[in-house]
Amino acid sequence: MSGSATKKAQRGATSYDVARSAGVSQSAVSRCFKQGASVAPRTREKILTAARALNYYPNAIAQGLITRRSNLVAVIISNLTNLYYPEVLAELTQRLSKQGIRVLLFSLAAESDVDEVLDQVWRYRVDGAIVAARLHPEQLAAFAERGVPLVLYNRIGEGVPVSSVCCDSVSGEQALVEGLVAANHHVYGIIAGPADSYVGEERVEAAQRRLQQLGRDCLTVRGNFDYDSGDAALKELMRITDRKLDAVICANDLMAIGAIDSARINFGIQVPSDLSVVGFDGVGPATWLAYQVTTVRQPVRRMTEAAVAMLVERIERPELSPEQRLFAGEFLPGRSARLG
Amino acid sequence: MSGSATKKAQRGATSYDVARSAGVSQSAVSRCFKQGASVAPRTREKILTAARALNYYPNAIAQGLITRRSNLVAVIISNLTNLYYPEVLAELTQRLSKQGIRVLLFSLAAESDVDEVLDQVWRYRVDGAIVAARLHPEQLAAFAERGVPLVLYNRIGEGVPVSSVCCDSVSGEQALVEGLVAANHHVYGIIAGPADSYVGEERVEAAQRRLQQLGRDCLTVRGNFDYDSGDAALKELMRITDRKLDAVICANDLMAIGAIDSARINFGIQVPSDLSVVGFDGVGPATWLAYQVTTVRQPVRRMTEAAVAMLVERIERPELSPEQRLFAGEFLPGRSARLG
DNA sequence: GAGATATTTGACTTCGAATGCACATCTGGA
DNA sequence: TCCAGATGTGCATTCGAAGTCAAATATCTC
Repeated sequence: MSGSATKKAQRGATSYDVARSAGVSQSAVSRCFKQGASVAPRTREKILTAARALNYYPNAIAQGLITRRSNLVAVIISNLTNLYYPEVLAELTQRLSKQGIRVLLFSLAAESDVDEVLDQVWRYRVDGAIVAARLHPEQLAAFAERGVPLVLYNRIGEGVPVSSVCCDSVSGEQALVEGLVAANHHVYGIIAGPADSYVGEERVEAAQRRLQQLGRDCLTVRGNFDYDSGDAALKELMRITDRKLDAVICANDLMAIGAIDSARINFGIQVPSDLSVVGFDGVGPATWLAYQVTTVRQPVRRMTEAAVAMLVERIERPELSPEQRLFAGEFLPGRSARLG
Repeated sequence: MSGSATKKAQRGATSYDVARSAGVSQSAVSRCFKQGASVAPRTREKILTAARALNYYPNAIAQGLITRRSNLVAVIISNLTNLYYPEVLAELTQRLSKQGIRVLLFSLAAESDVDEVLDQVWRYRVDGAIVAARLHPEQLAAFAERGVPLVLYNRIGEGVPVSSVCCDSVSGEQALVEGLVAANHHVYGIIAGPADSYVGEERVEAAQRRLQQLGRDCLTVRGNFDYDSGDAALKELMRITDRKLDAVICANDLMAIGAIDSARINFGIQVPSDLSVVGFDGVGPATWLAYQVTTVRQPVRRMTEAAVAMLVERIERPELSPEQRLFAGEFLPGRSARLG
């Protein structure tokens, strides 16, 4: 192998290199790598051989420049450490990959970083974006202005029409609440998520509303979706109620698990015989033997599939109007609650 | 806003648009956005005003083409659902982001997909890669051939010199084993990871060696790093041993948790009084009240920091030779094992 | 075998920003 | 006032592949 050939390999052979080596024009090489273009079989063979010899891979950056299609999609996720998102991310990445799309990942340390992230999103001329983070109306509008298709995951555009995929909090919480009420629980506690979480608020409001409709009232304390805050919130509930706490409805599974551990270990309370605890999401640990949380599992596969399909559709046909899709969760009876 | 201005905004204003609007040349616009280039303050002001008005963001794709720097780094992770990686991924993304580098994420459904992923990696002309997945020697060699800097995370280049960042399995397992032996445990079980995991094998071999040095022998069964396999492996250990199992050493925390639950719930065994269980990693659930796993925590922050630093250094100075960095983990006594 | 299609092929331009070079403008000193 | 040196600016080219168009070749029909 000559020194110059090595250099070519190092910096990446170009279509010109392949063309020269195969004795054809650059256009021919380009066509050869484009599906459905007209190239004679003999020519194609020559070119492919030369390409293989030179270790040629079309430069996606150059392709993106000329075609105005980067085949990149931005995926923006606020807190990856939320047990629930890794699964979503893995599914999204693999599904997008099957569509020939690459993922440009942005993970936010703080919600305030969104603007810096968007700056980069615009620079890379992504074909679209899937966002599981809170966006202001102006930020949502920026996507529309630039014609960048957008699908929100588990949140909706507040005031602005935006495509989104969500799990139905209302029907999910209804099922949970009805199960608890039917089993004749009396004193209800609710552990909410952080105030800036869309699904958190939606779930809690749905639970509160249903409890009220059924004539039960409840105490609500706030957590932040993590294990420790579930523990802390349960302690708080125990402190502020003078009656015997019967049932605790948590805005997600991780807090439910924290509350279960707290009840058992800090207070010596039996779950579910003395206290029922329910969650939401259906994350992995919810099914662990020690917990078997009564919860509603989000249909992650169907939701990610829908998100990708909606996005791809809108990349192909930008004129399509926004669409909101709501998926019912699957009620998992578990063993962390007495049910009616 | 005129129709044509809207269109410009839609497809993205170019440096020419800004130049025309500010009454300067395209070169001036380019310089204005380049750190440390010579532009008169008055001119800069004019240009920035025009840029803001047109909503101009430099096209990173075009920049990448001409500068031969995409500012993209490929991050390849085999199984994102392994509780341990989300934290790593979040840290990596944020650290790279601070260096002005974007993450092109690849998550593998199956190890066999590596070649397809690499194909895409070459096409996007990434500046470097961080890999937490098994690569064959030829695949490692491909990075070197192309001059793409590479840092392996928690694995090393088998036979090929490659930069890597790892957590010291040997010292970690030694600490765990010594603690168990000092507390006078007699019958040791080991729950290994899948055979194709580098850290899994390393940890198990380290534990076995230390046990042998201290004159204890042990039974080994294999799991696959997840909760259920920890449960299954414990059952298997109980089945194949006729003596009373004393201590179980697991190749990661998740299996340790599965084993703990299995012991308590399936066999009614007290942990740690009747059985000691230790893990490795220091994932979130390991510190939950119900488990408090005795384990070795990987210094994720320092490891990701090192991985990013090593990669960035090699992007700047490609001639730097590979370097392996090994970080000691932090021993966490926990409460899932009796220790001496 | 002539003429008429159908298929291949290559020259050239384009995408948007960076940069070497030459020229223009400004600064200060004599 | 004039010139050296510093500073700022524009022209033209470049990166690598895609696509238009017209020329060249192949295929078919009678």
